[in-house]
Amino acid sequence: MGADRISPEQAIKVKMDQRPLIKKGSRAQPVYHALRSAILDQALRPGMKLPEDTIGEQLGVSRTLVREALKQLALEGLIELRPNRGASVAYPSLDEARDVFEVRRTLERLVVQSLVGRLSVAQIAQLEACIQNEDDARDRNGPESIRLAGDFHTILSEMTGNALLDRYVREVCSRCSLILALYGRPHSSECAVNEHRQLVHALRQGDADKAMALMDRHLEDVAARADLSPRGSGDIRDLLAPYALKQGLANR
Amino acid sequence: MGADRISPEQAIKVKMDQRPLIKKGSRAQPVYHALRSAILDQALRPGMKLPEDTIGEQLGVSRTLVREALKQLALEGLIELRPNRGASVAYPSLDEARDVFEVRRTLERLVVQSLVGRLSVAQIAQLEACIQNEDDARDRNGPESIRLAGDFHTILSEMTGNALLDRYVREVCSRCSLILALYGRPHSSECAVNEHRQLVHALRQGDADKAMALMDRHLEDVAARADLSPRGSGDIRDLLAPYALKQGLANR
DNA sequence: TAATCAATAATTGCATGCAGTTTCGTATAA
DNA sequence: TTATACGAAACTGCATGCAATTATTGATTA
Repeated sequence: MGADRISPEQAIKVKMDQRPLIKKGSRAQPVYHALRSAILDQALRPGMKLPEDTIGEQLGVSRTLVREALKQLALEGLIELRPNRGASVAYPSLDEARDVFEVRRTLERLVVQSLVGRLSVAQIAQLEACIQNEDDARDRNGPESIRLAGDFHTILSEMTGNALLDRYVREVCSRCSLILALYGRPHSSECAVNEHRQLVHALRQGDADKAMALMDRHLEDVAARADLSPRGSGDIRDLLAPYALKQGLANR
Repeated sequence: MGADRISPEQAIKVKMDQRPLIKKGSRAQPVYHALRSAILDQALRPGMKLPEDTIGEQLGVSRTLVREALKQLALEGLIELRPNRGASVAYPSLDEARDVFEVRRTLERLVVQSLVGRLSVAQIAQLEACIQNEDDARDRNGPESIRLAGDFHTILSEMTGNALLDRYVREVCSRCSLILALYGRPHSSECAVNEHRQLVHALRQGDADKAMALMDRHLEDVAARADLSPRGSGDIRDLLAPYALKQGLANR
């Protein structure tokens, strides 16, 4: 739906070129994704320092691109960027965590509202496939389980076709993943899977009130209890290596 | 409230240095503000091209800083950034405009919810001062009136103390200013001022339902009708000059 | 031993240069 | 006159270098 906006001139150009939209985004994008994944997987733990040239060296790009990626991550709240002293993985306070969840609940209510009773069969299938993935990863309930749960919400928001809403939901989901990693108790994924199932069912039935209530309760359930985990430390080089590979970045 | 977070070390440092928080953030910040103001004032009109060189030259900084500012503006939806062909002032479609307003309504509902019955007298005074400003600028209903109306909402969101909510509201307000500049009919500011007054009254009384309803209707009122305005064109150098001065940037 | 301070190393802030891409202008051909 | 092709100019993408700031280490002193 609200994919890339294309100006008239561009549309003409593309048609003439017959170029199949290869979309060669900037090389900062893979850096961004690598770092983001590493943070959400908790390979890079909250509080950890992120020096530009170390990362660049490991990922095979210059500081410029790393800087760009870091700036975007900072805007999304995954890292903190302090003047003259560089970036570190964000360490959200409990207060901030509460704020994030509050905003998230509001946004996701809008998602449900936009989607209820309007899902196509293909969309329902996609959602159920996603839930299946969650179910499969249920036992090894590490960070992956958290990420998959986030994916479900992200897919929902994408289906609204509202690009801005989608961006915001993505962002709060990222932040929530980080927060859950910090403060969440280890096992809450099983019920989440069930709640997701119920939600899809209500959306499908077109039961607006029920869907809304389910989403609300679901997100309330995720309000986790403090559970301090000490900041880890390790060699950034090693931690980033697998993510570099995944993004097709060469480590020299 | 949710002012700048200050880490322990930083607090100590500041105390020892006795430095009166001069806050010398990066030099990209003034560039960002200059461009943002210029866009919201419609000095830079939607669709207009924004070459890094020209802007940097006019504002007295290198392309690097301009690039940084542009990237942030792109994330906030004020400009569009297309690979290898640079930045231009965003030209939101009517569909996108609708999406933005939908998200905005949702977010501002949360603002009202957080604030109702909890405003201090100082805060109420601040809001009324803001409304007074709007009233004063009511006759010369140019872009300034639009901006001032936005300021009211921004002040409200800041008062929630929820930094994330505040950021999102700021962003949607920016986007809405742009949208109103494109599609809004010229005169709607007068009623807006009154609606703002009523809203503050309801917030003060602690009447949650009424406040919510007012905000909702207020934002619905701003759903403007298409009103095509042709893309302007002019020399970027001249258009940026006053903004450069306002930000203390030297134009060579 | 603990605290202070100076010198050095590490790291960020920013500007600039070069290569690759796009855009523009002109000339040539239909 | 319109369309096409080609060369030049303009612009972006990215890396790198230098100055400025911050972090660290070791020496000095109470």
